[in-house]
Parts: sequence; structure tokens; C-alpha cells
Amino acid sequence: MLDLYELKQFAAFADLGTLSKVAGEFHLSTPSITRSMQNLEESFGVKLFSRGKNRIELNETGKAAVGYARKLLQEADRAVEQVRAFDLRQKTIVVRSCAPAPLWELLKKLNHTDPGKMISSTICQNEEVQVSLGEKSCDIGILPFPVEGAYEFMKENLFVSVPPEHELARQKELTFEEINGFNFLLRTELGFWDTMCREKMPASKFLVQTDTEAFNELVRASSLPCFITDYIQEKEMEDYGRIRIPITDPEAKVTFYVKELS
Amino acid sequence: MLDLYELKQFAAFADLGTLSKVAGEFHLSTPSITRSMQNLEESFGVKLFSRGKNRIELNETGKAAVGYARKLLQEADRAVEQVRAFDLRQKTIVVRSCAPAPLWELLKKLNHTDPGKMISSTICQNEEVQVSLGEKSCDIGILPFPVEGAYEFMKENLFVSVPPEHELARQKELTFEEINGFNFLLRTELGFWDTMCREKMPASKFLVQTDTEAFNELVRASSLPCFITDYIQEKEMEDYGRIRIPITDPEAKVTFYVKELS
DNA sequence: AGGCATTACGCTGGACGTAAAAATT
DNA sequence: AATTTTTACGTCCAGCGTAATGCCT
Repeated sequence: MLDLYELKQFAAFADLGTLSKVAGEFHLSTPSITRSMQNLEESFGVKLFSRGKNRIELNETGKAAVGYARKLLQEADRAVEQVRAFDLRQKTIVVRSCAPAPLWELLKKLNHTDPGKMISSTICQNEEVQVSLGEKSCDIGILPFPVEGAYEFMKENLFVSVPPEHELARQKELTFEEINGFNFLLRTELGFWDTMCREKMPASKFLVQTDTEAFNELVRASSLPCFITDYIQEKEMEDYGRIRIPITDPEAKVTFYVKELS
Repeated sequence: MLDLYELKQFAAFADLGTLSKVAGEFHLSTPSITRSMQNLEESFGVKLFSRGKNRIELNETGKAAVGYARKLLQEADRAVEQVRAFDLRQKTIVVRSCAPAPLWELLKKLNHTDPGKMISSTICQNEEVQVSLGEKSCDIGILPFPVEGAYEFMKENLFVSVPPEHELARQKELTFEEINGFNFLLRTELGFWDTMCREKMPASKFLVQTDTEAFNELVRASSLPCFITDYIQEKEMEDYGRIRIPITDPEAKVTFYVKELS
């Protein structure tokens, strides 16, 4: 029966050219390598070397065998990797969400219900969530609309946040149409909110600032409007004396649905 | 490092369901198998089994690992087979000839020049010889026409053999056109002669008899014409008092060329 | 009670290293 | 003289089997 360790030494010999160097490489004695190569010939049932009195080299069959040896070793490594990856995947709950708020909410619950499990989460577009659910490359998907087998999870409503001196501050409520054209501060990684706003407000420009602290600083220092939701409002979000104006469009009042696989 | 023998036991466990049965299958003790499976988990770096106090079964990762194990074992076997095949091929001179006579002649020489080498020979069509040479799946090809790098090997001329009382027996020489329509006795495995005759004599029927003794018996007992060549004539071929008439077409006077690779 | 997995433990064969031989550079 | 392969030989440990334990059916 073939031995992978011997095959490894064999491949090393093809690279290094002498048994001594292989012995050095593997921290073994030369006789040990000699025996390994003899065993290998035994296992293949075929001569792999042409031997002089104090020199050994691959014959034609040996050269061909090196190729198969390398392939086998590579596939053995691959197999180990794949099994490990599979195992990790088993211990991991992969979540893909269209928005941050319901993801955070879900993560809290998961930490409670599945303690010790690894959790891998991503915020992405609706379509990606659906694809991922379809190909079972995630365990849980969060979408802003119901799908087969999903349950209602939470609601979130979008607001415009402006300083009191802003011209929009007088309004009691707004529509996307009314704010279309104004430039907004935006934190990226907002999933579907982001794309939805860009669709509903094609005339607006969005200044993206990923870093949270920098974003907060901009909110404080500038008079640019930004978005906020009641979910975030209830939390630690500082408003720097800004005014919160609800958006009346139905698209701004979202219900999130959670779909769990098996 | 993965051990193929342990993987084999692992695959067997997937089939048999208990370590005891695996132990029986491999003529080993149960503790030995237990240790092998523990080593395997160590090698993969991952738990492969769910264990009760006196029962063990594959977990999800284990089930996945079985697939990779089987694949690896199969590829290891394949590798051994391929290397052996390659080795055999190295020790073998593969000859493909379009006709028997030059093949026999060449084999005599090869037994002389390459004693101890295995020789694998086939009689086939011209096209097959050329394809085989092209893809280097043979070492020597014999063709009835010259090709790049080939050398002239021998000549062979085709004759018609008929009993003295046959109507053709009066002729001193013949053409394919004149014998077209007569039915002929034929030994198959004649390579290009066979197809050439069928092309030149589309109106004739050919009674094929592979077995040499049966063929000779037919030649003796019937008055059907058959083919013969000067090469065979010079040898042991009995003619049973038949008359040999040369065919004058250029296609009946063949020069064979030998092409040797590397 | 019989079957199964695992641990404990003693033994042995195989694998390794050292030493030495023989040959090549 | 240095390097390389291979054989000989002694040592030691990994891997095996036996026995025993605990558990389940």
C-alpha cells in the first residue's frame, strides 16, 4: 500500500536530486530515505530508479511516477482542507442580511440560543441574500419582504435627520420626491437601504463615510442631511440636536423577514 | 499526515457500520481499529465521529470525509496502475503493421536486436498505423508507402492462387479488373491487403476464414481462388498443386516502409 | 448474555540511527 | 578529502494483541 510520507520524500528527491539532501530536508538519516525509496518501489511494484554504485537517479518510469505522486499529495492536502472547511461550516451559522438593524437584533438572539457557535454574518443586497439561500451557502437570510418559509422579524422606519437651521427642518413629514436633489451623508454597508435610496433619489449625491467616528464628526460639524431609523434612534445614536423627520413613502417603512434553512 | 491504510479502514467503517466488523474485515483487533480512527481524527484535525459509551458513528463531517477518503484511495490505486502501465510500456516495443509479412520479418529482427524486450504487435489499417505513430502510442509503424523518416524495408507481390482446372489457370498474368466478380477465399487479419482487394474488386465476394487449419482445408478441398504472395510462397505455405498467377496492377507490387520513433 | 467501544498493558516487529564499506568527484 | 549510496547492526518505540472495563440491547 502506498505511503504518503514516502511519496513526499519521493517528490522531494525529484526536486533535490540526492538522497542526502532529502534526508537533510526531512531531518532523517540517509539510510532511512534509502529504505523509503526501496519501499516505494515495492509498493508500486516497479523500478523507479537507475542506480550506480554511489549514485541514484530517476528512470523514465520514476519521472512519470513523480507526477502522480505530486498529484496525490496535493489531493490529500486538498482533502484535509476541505474536511476542515466542512467541519468549520458545520459549527458556523452563516447569516446574510439586507440591512444592519435586523442583523444586530438577530445576532443578539443567536448568541443566546446558540452559545458557542461561530457566527459569520454579511450585509449585502437583497438579491445576494436570495441567491445565497437558494444555493444553501448560508443558514439564515434576512430580507425586507416575505419569502416562502420566512417569518416576520421586526419593523424599521426611515427618517431624515437635519440640523434645526436646515430648510427641511420645518417639515413635519417628507417624501423621497421632496428630498430628491439634496445631498446626503451616508454610511456605506447599509445593504438594501443604500440602493433603495439611490433609486428613489436619482438627483441626489451621497457622501459616503465608512468610518463610524468620522461619520459622527461629519454629522456634528456639517449641516448636510443624513438618514436615521427609529431602531437606531432608540439606541446609543447621538443626534447632536438634530431634528428627525419621518418619510411617508411605504418603502421607508420596512418589515424584515427571517428565513432559516433546516 | 494522512495514512491511506487508515483511510481504507475508515471507508470500510462507513460501509460496515461497526469497528468490530472492520476489525474482522482487516484481520485486526478491535482496539487497533479504534486507534486508527483516533489517528485519523488527529490527522484531519477534526472530529469525525459521534461517540456514545459503546457506540460510534459518523457525524456530518465524517460523512463528508468518507467521500474524500474514497476518492483519494481510488486515485492512489489509479496512480499505481498508471505507473505500472507506464513501466510496462517502457519495456515494450509496440509495433503496428499494415500487413502480416513485413511484421513477421520485423519481429525476427527485433528478437535479435532487442532480446528480452516485450513486443506487442497489431495488424491494422494504414490509417490506424499513421494515427498511432502520430499520437506516439506505438514505437514502430509499417506502411505500404513512404512517410517522413521511414526507410524502405521489403517488397511483396500479390498473386492469385487457383487449382489447375480453374478457368483462370490458363492466364499467365491477371489484373484486378479481370478477377473482379470472382469469389475469393480470404484469411482475415490481412490489414491493408484485405481492404485494398475489396476496393479494387467491388463485384467479388470474400469468404473469410480466420482459423489457419480450416483455411488450409478449404484451399485444399474447394476450387475457389485465393490470394498468395511471393513472401508466403517462399515459406512453408503448401500450395496443394495450385497454380500461382501474378497480378500486374501496380497496387499488387508493394514496397513496405518502416518508421521507428525515437 | 452477547456484542460493542475503549482503556490498560505487555510484547514484538519495524523503523530509525550509527557505523562502516565502497565508489565517485 | 569530501560526498554519496547502501549494507550491517543495535536500539527503541509505535502498533499490535490480550485482557479487562463499562455500556447497551
